[in-house]
Amino acid sequence: MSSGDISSETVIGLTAVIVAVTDETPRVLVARRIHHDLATPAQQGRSAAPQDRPDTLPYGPFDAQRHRTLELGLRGWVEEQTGIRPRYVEQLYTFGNQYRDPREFEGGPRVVSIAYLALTHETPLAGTGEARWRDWYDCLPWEDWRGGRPAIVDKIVRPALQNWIRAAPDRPAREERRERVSVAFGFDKSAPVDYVRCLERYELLYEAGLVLEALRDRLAIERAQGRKPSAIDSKASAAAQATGAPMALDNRRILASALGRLRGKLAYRPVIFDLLPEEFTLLRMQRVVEALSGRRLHKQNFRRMVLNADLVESTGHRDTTSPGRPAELFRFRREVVTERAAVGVGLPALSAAE
Amino acid sequence: MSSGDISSETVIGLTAVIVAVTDETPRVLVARRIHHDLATPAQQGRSAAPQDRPDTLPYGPFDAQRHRTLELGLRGWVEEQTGIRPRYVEQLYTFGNQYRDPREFEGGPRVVSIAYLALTHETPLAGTGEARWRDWYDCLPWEDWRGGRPAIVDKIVRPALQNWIRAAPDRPAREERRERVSVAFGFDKSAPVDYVRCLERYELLYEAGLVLEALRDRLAIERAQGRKPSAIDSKASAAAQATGAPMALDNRRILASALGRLRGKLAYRPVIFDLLPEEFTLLRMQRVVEALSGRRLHKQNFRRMVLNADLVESTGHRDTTSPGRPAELFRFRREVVTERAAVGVGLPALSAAE
DNA sequence: ATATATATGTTCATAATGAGCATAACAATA
DNA sequence: TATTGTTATGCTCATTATGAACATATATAT
Repeated sequence: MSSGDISSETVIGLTAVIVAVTDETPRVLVARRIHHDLATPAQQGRSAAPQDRPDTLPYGPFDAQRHRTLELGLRGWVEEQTGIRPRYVEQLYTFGNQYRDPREFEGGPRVVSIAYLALTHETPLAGTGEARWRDWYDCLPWEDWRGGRPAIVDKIVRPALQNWIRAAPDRPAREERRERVSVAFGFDKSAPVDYVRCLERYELLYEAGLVLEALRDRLAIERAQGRKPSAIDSKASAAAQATGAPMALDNRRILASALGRLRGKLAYRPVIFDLLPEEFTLLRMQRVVEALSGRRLHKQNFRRMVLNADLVESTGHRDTTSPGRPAELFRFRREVVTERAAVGVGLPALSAAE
Repeated sequence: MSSGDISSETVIGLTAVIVAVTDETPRVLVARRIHHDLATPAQQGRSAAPQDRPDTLPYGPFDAQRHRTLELGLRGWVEEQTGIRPRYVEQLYTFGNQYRDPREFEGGPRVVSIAYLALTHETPLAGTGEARWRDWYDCLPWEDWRGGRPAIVDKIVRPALQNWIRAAPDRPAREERRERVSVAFGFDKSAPVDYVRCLERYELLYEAGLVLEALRDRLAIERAQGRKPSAIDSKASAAAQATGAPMALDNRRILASALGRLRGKLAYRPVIFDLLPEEFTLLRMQRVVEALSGRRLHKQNFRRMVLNADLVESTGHRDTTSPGRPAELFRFRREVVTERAAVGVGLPALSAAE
């Protein structure tokens, strides 16, 4: 626990993306307080008001003394800090880029963070009260296509990325940028967006300077190297203001990575059921899938798919809370996992329907 | 670099699973030499002959001073040690279980290892000569179903796992074991094996004591705790001798994890092409997919799928080396990645054909 | 020429998918 | 009580994808 001024030191941390879905909004647990007084230099300078500070993901150091495995370490402090015992926990990715923690600039250690995805119900929060549930799409607004192609994509992201393509130093670089944009967002061609490539999209926006974190980091690096701050494209800067809520460190990248992983997993593992209550209607289930995948689904086909796959069985109960014909309540049929190889909700390849 | 006797110390390492496919065998790069004189206590005691020492995966410590990112760190020492510049590199998983490095028993630090998957051609090896290519299925023989259900599954794995199920302490535990076995290997039901669940299968064998590493670790822990070595089921022990080549540390677990990841990726990202030469016949491509997925595929359907998906284009050349009608040579159409969302070889759901 | 081995092309039945139309069961209201 | 709005549920149809078999083409070796 000694604070090192030898910058060769390397520290391992655990970061949690804790997910729940209420009605139609996917939520992640965030803390307003910068954990361990972690703040960007700019923020320390300005001593920003609490409401200006970007959110962080729940974070805890990994204590090799106390925990036999990484996952147990994560579960440990998550429960201590938030009272949550996630139903599902999965390791996401290990982030170790230089300067992902700005304290490195002042000789702080390199912090390598192992990110985990955790699924739960939305629960009343124990603990300090600094934690709260936040709409996932607040931070990644370009990922929500449920109402059709989001306005932000056409009005902000697309023109800004085209500027960025044009601004490439030479032709090969331009071509490479064009291809990456095309793959991630599917603009040019008739190809649909691949809703699973969330991380690629975020990284593109970051490189193009279209998220505030990119400007923040560029500035910090230049300052630390004693260089003059480079000019910032005013158009890009304005765009960066509009691309959703920034987060501390690389936490938004982690969020994007988690969303992509979860979207991918939906299709072949029965993870939705870890986000649903014991009994649920098929529409409720559909809404949760839609919330996470960010797309609308065809109601009858969704129904057919779920029933034909024997994913659920009727409980005999009905939901009478909504107007109209009461819906049947179902429960997850756990047996399916032993019956078939891939168990998931099988999202359609592209289209948006309803 | 100071060797710590404070066991709270934690060290980050990078482990590489470097894959190539020659003809019909998938290969991974292994080193016979135990890296950094790393050996299990048992091995140190017996001072095993070199050919008795289990292989290890290429490993290097992560030096935060020298490398901006984890991936660059990995690429760095991989090229230094082996001369290989992989065409594709992807982070796999971070392994941090207690005692994954047996030196912990003697006060050594907890070693958390970030594993990477790397794809390349099989290349003549530079460096010490300690490294060599090894058939992946030497270590995971139960994963190769190309010749139908492997003998080892029926003769050894299945009966041993059924013993293990019976040996559960109580009924719920027995039920849980039964379900896990069923999901991983698909014995009971008509369900096919899910060829992607390699890690689950390995972990099952490990828990059931059916791989030598499990016996090794159990012994080491008991010895370190001063307990009397527990009796080892002689049947299980015999089985463990027959379940393929053991590896040092948890390297076989990492191998299983890599195989599963790669199998999954095949279906929706064009990773095969990083294992193929510039020009190849469709049969060659099929053989590579089969080698990795561990299953035989229907030739005509594979052909149709690849061609209809516009994954490849003819080079106009032909392969005249084999008897019979010469095969057309194709190259990868890079453009497809911008044309469609999921680009891969779309393995069929189950069956084995030819 | 003939046998043999491989590559390539075609067809067919079946299953999965996307989309629309039709009906059923409730509540609120006229 | 009849009407209307709202949601759930069921059915059909065209299109496409998939698994499998059969048929043909082009080479080498004898």
